[in-house]
Order: sequence, then C-alpha cells, then structure tokens
Amino acid sequence: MLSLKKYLTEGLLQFTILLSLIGVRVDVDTYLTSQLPPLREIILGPSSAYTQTQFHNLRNTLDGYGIHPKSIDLDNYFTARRLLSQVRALDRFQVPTTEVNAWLVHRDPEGSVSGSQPSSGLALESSSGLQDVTGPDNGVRESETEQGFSEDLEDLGAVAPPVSGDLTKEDIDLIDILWRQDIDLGAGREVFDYSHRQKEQDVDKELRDGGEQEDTWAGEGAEALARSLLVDGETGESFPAQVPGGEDQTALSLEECLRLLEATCPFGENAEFPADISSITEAVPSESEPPALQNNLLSPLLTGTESPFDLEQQWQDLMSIMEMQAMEVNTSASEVLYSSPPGDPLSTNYSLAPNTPINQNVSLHQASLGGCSQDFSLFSPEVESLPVGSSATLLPLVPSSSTSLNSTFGSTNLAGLFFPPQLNGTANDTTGPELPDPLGGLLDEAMLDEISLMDLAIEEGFNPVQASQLEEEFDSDSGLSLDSSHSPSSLSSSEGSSSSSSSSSSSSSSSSSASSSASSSFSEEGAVGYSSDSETLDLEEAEGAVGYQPEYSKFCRMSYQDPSQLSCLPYLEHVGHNHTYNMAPSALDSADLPPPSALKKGSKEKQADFLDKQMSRDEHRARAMKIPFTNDKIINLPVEEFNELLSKYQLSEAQLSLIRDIRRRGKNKMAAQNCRKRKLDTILNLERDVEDLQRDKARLLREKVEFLRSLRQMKQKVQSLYQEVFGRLRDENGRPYSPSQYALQYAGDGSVLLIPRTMADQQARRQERKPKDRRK
DNA sequence: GCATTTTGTCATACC
DNA sequence: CAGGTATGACAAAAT
Repeated sequence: MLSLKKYLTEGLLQFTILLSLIGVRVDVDTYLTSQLPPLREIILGPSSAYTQTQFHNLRNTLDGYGIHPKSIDLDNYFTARRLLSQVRALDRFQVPTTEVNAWLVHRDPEGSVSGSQPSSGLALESSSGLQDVTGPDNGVRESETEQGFSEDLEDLGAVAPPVSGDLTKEDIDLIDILWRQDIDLGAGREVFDYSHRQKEQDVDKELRDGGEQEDTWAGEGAEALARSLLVDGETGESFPAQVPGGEDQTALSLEECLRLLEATCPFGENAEFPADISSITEAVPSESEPPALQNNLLSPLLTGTESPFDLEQQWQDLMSIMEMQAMEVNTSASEVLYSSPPGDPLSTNYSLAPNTPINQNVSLHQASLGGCSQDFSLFSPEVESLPVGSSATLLPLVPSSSTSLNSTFGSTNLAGLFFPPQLNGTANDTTGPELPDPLGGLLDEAMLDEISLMDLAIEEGFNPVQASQLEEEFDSDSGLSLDSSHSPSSLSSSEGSSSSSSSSSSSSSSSSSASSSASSSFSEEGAVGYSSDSETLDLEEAEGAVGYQPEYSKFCRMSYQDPSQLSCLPYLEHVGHNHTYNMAPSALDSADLPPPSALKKGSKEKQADFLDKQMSRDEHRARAMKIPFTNDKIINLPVEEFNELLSKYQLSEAQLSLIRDIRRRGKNKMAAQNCRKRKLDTILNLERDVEDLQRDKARLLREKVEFLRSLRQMKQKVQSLYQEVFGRLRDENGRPYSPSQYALQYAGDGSVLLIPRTMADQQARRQERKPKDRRK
C-alpha cells in the first residue's frame, strides 16, 4: 500500500507535471470530484480518519489548493496554490515556453535525468552557466516556486526515462486510478512539497518490501498516464481514458508520447511547440524574424548567461518578457504592444521586441536565467542604466546646451515643445549621466516597476486568466470550507445561524457516514432549527434523551478519571460519537472521512478510545456532575428551551452553575471558532485582493509601457518631420537656417513658427518651471 | 523533549 | 439587564 502511494506521489504525479509542462491538459479538478473511496483508504491508510493530523492534512491537501479553515498553514498553502496554479497554467497552453524550458534547464545540472535522456527530447542544452544563475538569492517566494519545481523536476527525471513496460494493462489502470485518487487526496499538493514528500518517503522506506522496482512502476504509471492523457489532449479534457490498445501502447516511449502530444495538442500560436532545443531553433526562424537576429537572440540564451549583456539585449529581454506577460493575458494586447511596423525606426533603433517570435526566444532566455527576478536582480544595475542608453539612442540630440551639429538640431526644442515641459526640463537640466531623457526616466521607472512586476508575476504564476479561474475555484472553495462569503456582512449573517452554512454545506458536499446516521436521529430528536451542527451530535443527544441512569454515572465517573475504561463499555461505544461542540463535528463531517467501510474496519476499542478522548472537559465534568442532559443541548438549545429543560429537572446549585458554565463555554468555543475562521477568511480575501491588485498593477504597467512606446514613436515621427521641415526652410538669402540658431516652435493654434533658439530656450525654461513647482 | 500549531477558555467589549 | 457574540490573550492539547 504505502509503496503504492509512494509511486503514485512520486512517479505518476510528477509525470503529470511533465505532461502539463508539455502542454497536455491535466485537469486535476476532474479527479477531485471523482472519489474512489477504497483507494483513498489505501493511500491514506485506514486509520487516517482517527487522527486529527491526517484529517487536517486531508483537508489541506484534498484538492491541491484547498485549505482547512483552521489550518492556517498559509505559507504552505500559498506555495501549493502557486505551484498548482502554475501547473494549471501549463495545462491551458498559456504557459510560456519559457517556463517549461526553464525547468528543464534547471533539471540538467541537478544531475540527472532529463539531461541524460535523449529520448525525452526535452532537455535543453543548458549550460552550466545557466544553472549558476539559478543561484541562491532569489526573491523569497520565487525561489520557493522555482525550487519546488526544480525539485519536482528532479523527481520528474526519475519518471522521464522510457520504460521497459512489463506491467499489465490492469496494473496500469490500477496505477492510473490510484494516481487519480492520490490527486484527490491532495497528493498533488504534497508531491510538490518536497520536504513533505521526503518525510513520506522515509516512512515508506521502512515499510516498502523492496521487491518492487520503483522506476519501472513510475515509468509505467507515466506511460499509462501519457496514454490516457493523450486522449485528453484531443478532447481538451484530462480524464484518464481507458486504454484502448494493449501492450503495444504500453511500450510507447516517452518520446513517442511527446510527439503524439505535439501532434494532438492544439498549441495555438505555439503550434510549433518545441520539444527540444533544436525544434525551438527551427521554429523560431519560421516566424517573421530574420534568421540573423534570431541567432543573435538565441545564441546568448542558449550558450548561457555570459555576463556582457549589452543594453539592447536586456531591453529585448525585458520587452519580450513583458510581451510574454501580455500574451498570457491577452494575445490581442500583445499584438497591440508590438504593432509597430517592421520598418519602424524605433524598433530598429532600439531593437525593441521584434514582432512575434521573440516570445520564444526570450522565454528561453528567461528560462536559462532561471527566473525573472534573478535576471533582474542580477542585471538590475544595467537595467537601471538602460534607459540612459535607450534614451540616448532615442534622442541623440538631447544635450541641448551644446549646439553642436552632431546633435540633430532642434530636436531638443521640439521635444520641449512637444512634450510636457517638465519632461524636457529634466532632459535639459539633468543632462548628466543619469537620466538625460524624460522618457528615459519614465522608462526607467516603468522598467523597474515592470521588473518588480515580473517578480510578482512569476512568483504568483501570474496569469490573469488563470488567476481569475483560480479565483473562482477559490471562491467556491472558501464557500465550502469557510462558512462565509467575502463580504463581512454576509459573513456575519451566515455565522449568525451558529455556523449553519459551513456545516450544512460541508455535510451536504461530503456526506459521511456520521452525518447520515446522524440526520436520522436528528430528526427524531427534533432539535428543530438548531444548527445543522447538532445533527452530528445526535448520538449523544439520543443518549441524553434516553435518560440518565445511575449506573451510567458511575461509569462516567470512571471514564472521567480514566478515560480508557470507557472503552470497555460496549454500549458506550457508539455513544458520544462526537462529543465535541458544534464546530468540531462539522469539521469532521466535512472533512474527508474515509468511506464507511473504513470506519467499520477500525477496531471498536480503538474507536471508543478515540471517542473518549474526544470528549471535552466539560462533558467529563457534566457527567461527573450527573447532568441529566447532553452538553449539546446545554449549549445549543435556545434560551427558552434551555430554561424549560432546566426547570424539568431538580438540579443542585453546583449543577446549575456547571450547566451555565458549559453553555457559556460552549457558546464561546463556537464563537472562537467562528472568529478564527473569519480571521482566516479575511486573510484569504486579503490575499486575493493583493492578487487582484497585482494583476491591475501588471496591466497598468503594460499599458504604460505601451503608451510610452507609442509616445516614443510619435516623438520619432515628429522629430523626423521637424528635421524635414526645418531642413527645407530657407532664409531670404536662400540659405538653410542654422539649427543652432533657430528652432521650430509649435504655437497653441497649431501653427509652426521659426524662432531664434535663444527665445525657444527661454520659453522652454519658463514652461518647465511651472510643472516642476507643481510637482513639489 | 522541544517547537509549533490548534483548540479551548477567560476576560472584556459590544450588541 | 440578560443573553449572546466577537475577539485578544493565554494556556493546554495536539502535532
């Protein structure tokens, strides 16, 4: 069993990741909804239902990105979500080839497999230099992600090798099913968690019988997956298809799988999705890009991160990365971004991102650098200085003080006239080494922002579309597990009914044995209108309803002193199936309880033991004080009924006091639980808000870059027009005006005047002062 | 046995 | 005012 689990988590899921990497849609959600109870039990082990730990783990990992409201392992959770979202991003074909390549590149130096697997055809010819860049000082979260993936890839390598298929079809199917089940159980997440998996491995190692051959298993599983998922590639769905063929397909090599996948999967723009570096290089020139430039672009990417990146290249990288992002969001947006005509002086001058294919290139580049954040952290100084270079190229005439003919005349003035004066002012006044050009400054800022944006984007596996989808899923999730919606108002309202929404939704979604049996007695109990939580407590209530017996109190006292003794009471076994207060049962209920069979399997003593331990202190106290009704009633009954109940019995002062304490504590307990859930919910909502804001920021930045680009184009055009007009002007003697002495100026009414340069300078200075003051 | 997380409880404020 | 909820703080229990 355990070894099976190991194989599932290690091999199959990793292969799934691999498939995702190459674009096969692996819809985990499909598997999430389909539950295969026995297998779950196999994987989790029969005792999983009895320990809170696993229960929490289950909840946390159930769907790969779910989270138990009470388990605020946010870091893990976010990491897992990030990873999963990235994987999901892959399955939607929106994955930039970069990432795929990046991971594969990372893979190589780790020693092993993918690099040494020619058949996989996935290993890029990553140089060791590339690997170095993947170094330690990543951004915090990026490094997490990267490492997570690289680690996964490390294991992925173990899956990659083409397998010598010995397994029967049944085996494969079983593995397939188990694998799905594993995903159901959240292994998808755990697999990503390297340490976790490592731990698991350690445990499993002890129990493994050792006879099995892991690689074969994993490989077979991978194959099975590949085959089943091939079908998915056609349909776009990822449910594991029944393997139509027989052993022939079992022998399907990974390479063949990949080829098939390439053939079957609609890659859209990336139809020529490169399975290896050669295909990349082949694919790239096929686009509109001139081969020479391609080579230029590619060579540094492929050969590694040789330090001397020239500014151009960085600029290209940056732009293409941004384009990549834009493509992720909206292909049309990217088109707009790079809609500049081929002959556009801008793009030629600055080697701005060429029209299309650079995406792949830069993707590759990015990949080889092992993450954007690193790229930029590494080269940030250059990036900062980049605008200088670009602006210098952009406006070679910037130093206005010099009237040298070298600088194209008038451009400065024109810029000053054409652009807001403060911009020109910065250009003129701070002509120093820093930011001679206003646009440069803007661009600089933009790029720095963009850099951080890149970090964010990468760190979040950012893709607005995916993010929104993820958001939806997330919403539904939180709706399930957390009994509150986003808005505080609805939140409070839902909780007003004593956590009814949470428990009801959860119990309805995952009806467990407990709740089913509970509901019947619940109806008998007639605890009308009191929260659905109480239905899980019914057994205790039933017990209470039966009446209170002296002998019982004895036992209870015993059990209170020594809980273990309770276990030997046969009729108590089923009693107090859930002695905890409201929330706990609901949580248990909603959690992935193993199928009823598992519960039955569990030894009854164990169960009683467990249940006894589950008894709260107040319950023990209540029994000790011979309180004739259940804590459940004490706590959950409405005041009137509660008082009625109290009046029915002759209770001592101590008993009454205890009852009131129990009620108070019970209420407070629920309140605390609600409070915590709410807190967690708030955090999650905030996180979502942050994501939204990050998306907005990214979008705005892209727009900004876009605007700047068009601005630059216009500037360029105006400049050329200016030159043309100015060059044609002749004075009374038929001689051209000296650009050092005259300048063209636009008047407010649209007319153009030729004025002496001194005047123009003065005007420009005058105009630039105002906005500067306004700035301050 | 320790560190961390979860859960229960209390005190208090507020409704 | 009583009853209930919300929440910070603390400690016990669980992991």
